Amino acid sequence: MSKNNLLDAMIAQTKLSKKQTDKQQKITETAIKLFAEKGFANTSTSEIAKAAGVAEGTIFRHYGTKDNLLLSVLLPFLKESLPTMAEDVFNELLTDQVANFEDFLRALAKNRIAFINENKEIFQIFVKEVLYSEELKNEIFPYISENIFQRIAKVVDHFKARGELVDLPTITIQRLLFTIIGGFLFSRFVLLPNQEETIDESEIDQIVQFIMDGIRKKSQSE
Amino acid sequence: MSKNNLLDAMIAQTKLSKKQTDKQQKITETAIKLFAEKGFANTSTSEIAKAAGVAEGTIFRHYGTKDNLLLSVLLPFLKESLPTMAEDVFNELLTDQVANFEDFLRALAKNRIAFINENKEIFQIFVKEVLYSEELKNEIFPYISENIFQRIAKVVDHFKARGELVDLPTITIQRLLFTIIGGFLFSRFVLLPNQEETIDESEIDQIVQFIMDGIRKKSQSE
Amino acid sequence: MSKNNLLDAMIAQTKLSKKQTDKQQKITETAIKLFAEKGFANTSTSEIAKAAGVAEGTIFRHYGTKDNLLLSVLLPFLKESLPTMAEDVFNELLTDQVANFEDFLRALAKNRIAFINENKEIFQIFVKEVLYSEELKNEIFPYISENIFQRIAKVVDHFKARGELVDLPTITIQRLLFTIIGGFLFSRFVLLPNQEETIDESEIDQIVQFIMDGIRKKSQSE
Amino acid sequence: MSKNNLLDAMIAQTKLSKKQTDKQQKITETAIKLFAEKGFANTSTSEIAKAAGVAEGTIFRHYGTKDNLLLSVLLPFLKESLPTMAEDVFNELLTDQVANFEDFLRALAKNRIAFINENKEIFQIFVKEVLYSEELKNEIFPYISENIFQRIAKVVDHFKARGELVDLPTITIQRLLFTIIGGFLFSRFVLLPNQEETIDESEIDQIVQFIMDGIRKKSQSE
DNA sequence: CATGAATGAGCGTTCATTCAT
DNA sequence: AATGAATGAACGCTCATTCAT
Repeated sequence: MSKNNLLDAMIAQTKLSKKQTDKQQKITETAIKLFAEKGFANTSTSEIAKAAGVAEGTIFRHYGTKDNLLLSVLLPFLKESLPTMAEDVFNELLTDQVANFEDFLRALAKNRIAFINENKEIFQIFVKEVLYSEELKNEIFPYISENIFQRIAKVVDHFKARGELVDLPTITIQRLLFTIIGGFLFSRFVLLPNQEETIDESEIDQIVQFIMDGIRKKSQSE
Repeated sequence: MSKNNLLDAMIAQTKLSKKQTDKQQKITETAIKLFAEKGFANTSTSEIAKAAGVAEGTIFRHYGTKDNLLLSVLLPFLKESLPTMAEDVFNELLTDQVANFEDFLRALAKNRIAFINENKEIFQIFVKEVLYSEELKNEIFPYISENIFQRIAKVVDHFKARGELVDLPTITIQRLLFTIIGGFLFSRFVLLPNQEETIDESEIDQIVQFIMDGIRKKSQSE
Repeated sequence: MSKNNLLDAMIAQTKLSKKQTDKQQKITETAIKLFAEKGFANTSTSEIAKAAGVAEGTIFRHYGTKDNLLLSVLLPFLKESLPTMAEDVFNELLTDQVANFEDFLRALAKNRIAFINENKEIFQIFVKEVLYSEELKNEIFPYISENIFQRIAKVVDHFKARGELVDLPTITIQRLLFTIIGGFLFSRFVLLPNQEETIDESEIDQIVQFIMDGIRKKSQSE
Repeated sequence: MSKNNLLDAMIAQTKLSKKQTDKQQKITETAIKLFAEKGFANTSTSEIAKAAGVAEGTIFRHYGTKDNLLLSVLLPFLKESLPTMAEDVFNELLTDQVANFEDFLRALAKNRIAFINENKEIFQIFVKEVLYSEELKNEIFPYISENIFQRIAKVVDHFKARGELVDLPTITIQRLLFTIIGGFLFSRFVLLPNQEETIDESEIDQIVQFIMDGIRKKSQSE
């Protein structure tokens, strides 16, 4: 609502610039590459302009400010990450076919890792900038909380009710999931992004397996 | 304060070797606070000077460059405190009393979390800067590898030999430990550091418990 | 203005090649004036900006560094104007009409003094800066040697062969010429440049006369 | 006289600091070396202090300002150059033994070149600084004029009266002498000071010979 | 006398942003 | 829509100078 609402602003922003010109396209691409490589603060607009083959003024004609350029880069990524994930992904994954939590978790992990793998650079930019921007943090996390956590909570509750999951509080299970998957993504894509190697399917299986060991309902046989 | 407090240690040490002046101390303290809060690049030397109540020139008289001020803050943390601590910690933890891997892991986690808790700000600076500086990264990782990973590898091997741990490759186990503990530290101290709340002992127990579920040797009874 | 005026030439040339803006011209003109007056090191960029009526940033947009501004002032003088001029001058002077060395010397002296007279300020800058910059020195002297000394050597040899000049080594004669003419230029344009008075023709005649007394072949009558 | 009088100030200054301490000695020596090497403006007081092995404060305790340090370096040189030259040197050279102007000129040249040779560095400093300081220029040149030029004028007049010198105006002869000898000193000691080689006696003879060719009374026999 | 920590004005330089064309 | 010259505030840094010890 208020102008302080970052996400609203972001959405309004992209709505304004519906039809991207060639130059805009070039600017966005170049900005993503350079922001990921050297960080937002260490990339000057003149550098972007030069690398994109446009005049510096052109950047400001389209994006107004450098901060706004950053948002224009992050926004589609976030839109795809958050609401889409919340709706499409869950709908897709939560059909009757998904027999158990492990299958769900594996499908979710694969889906999201594939997405981030395709948007490596923007993910890097996003994580790095979140560390420095209280504004981003304060706007994004409630949003995540609403859209993602609550849906996951439902799923967890569902499988807890089916007796598949250990009887820890749902919030605890969520935190564990978040820490482990988040830690994995952070170390692979942000902290040590040099390695060209793609994420191995077996690696994901391993992590899911590991997580399940921790949260699967222990058999009563003992 | 406890021996874990790095700043105390640094101050004590530099007092001995180079007689730090009052102003120097004020500068270091202020720099740590501001770097942690807003990041190195987003903190200007004039801001530090103003906040520390000194003239800007005084910073440069003592540290030469802003980069050097950062190093003066980080290097003691990395080059002096960590290795001796690593040794102390492992010596302390690896006595005969440590009956099993779970005890070791819990002791290690508590020890390190306590350490970082007392050096929150430097830890934040360190993580944030590593993301932007290949140089720092390249200086740090071999170092960590030598001092930490190899020691942990030994411990893991030891308990694997005793049949306590699952038969995964040691490197895999290490990665899981690193991801989970690192992810926890990152999310608690860097990503979402607002919360004043101290880390709960029970939370650590929970994580250790969780890890152990994943890497404990499964009983053959099945 | 005459073709001898270097600034006119520079301005004309840069206009052709890189379309100098009004502000750029103002900066160059002001820089030349101030560098000549107070020396390069004692002239601040903010002073130049203020005197030129531009923002300080404008200087750096066009010249990148203060050193570069100096070079932008000196290099055309050295790399473009001097050599072509050297060629023109020698071609012009060394026609058959030049009956003897004295005529040649007088013509050369007048030509060069006129040239420097129209480029007083750049000459001052050049001499002052050469005293402090080994780099400038090392770039300049080989250059002068090739373009000036070797040509003069030829002329001296030519007239020595015709029996007009004393039988001193050519290098000795050159040194005398250089010392006397150089000393004259230095004292008139650099050491004591206050005097607005233009160089008197009769003064040049006098010096040439004096030099010729020293290097003319003495009559064998004694 | 007035406080504006540089030479008075200089003299007053040295009178104050009669007995030099060891540290003062070291400071002066170091300053001479560094000023000559890198120029006055490019040498910082902290650099001098470090190289001299004293605290920076010590320089200011003794010399008050950096400018004053420069004067303390130049003053003894100038005192020796000007009044002494005017008195002692002329007295010594102008005895009856000096049969002709050529002998006088040769003796004067040798004497002064030897002096400058022994004070190469201070001479370099002096010439370079005169180029930038109107104050130095305005104070020194009248002084030179009074003490040196007038005495030389007398000598020239003396030998003109004896019919040894050409009938040019005395001022013209002086200028020629000044230009040639000055040009020689400048090029040897300031412009191209690299060469370690000492000034050759025969070289002086050559120059004196050359000058005499230009100003000797032409014999009427031809 | 000597020290060296502290100062603060001034430097060269960068850069996001504006605006006339 | 696109340009790029121009801006000026802010930056990291230097240095002659002061002063308490």
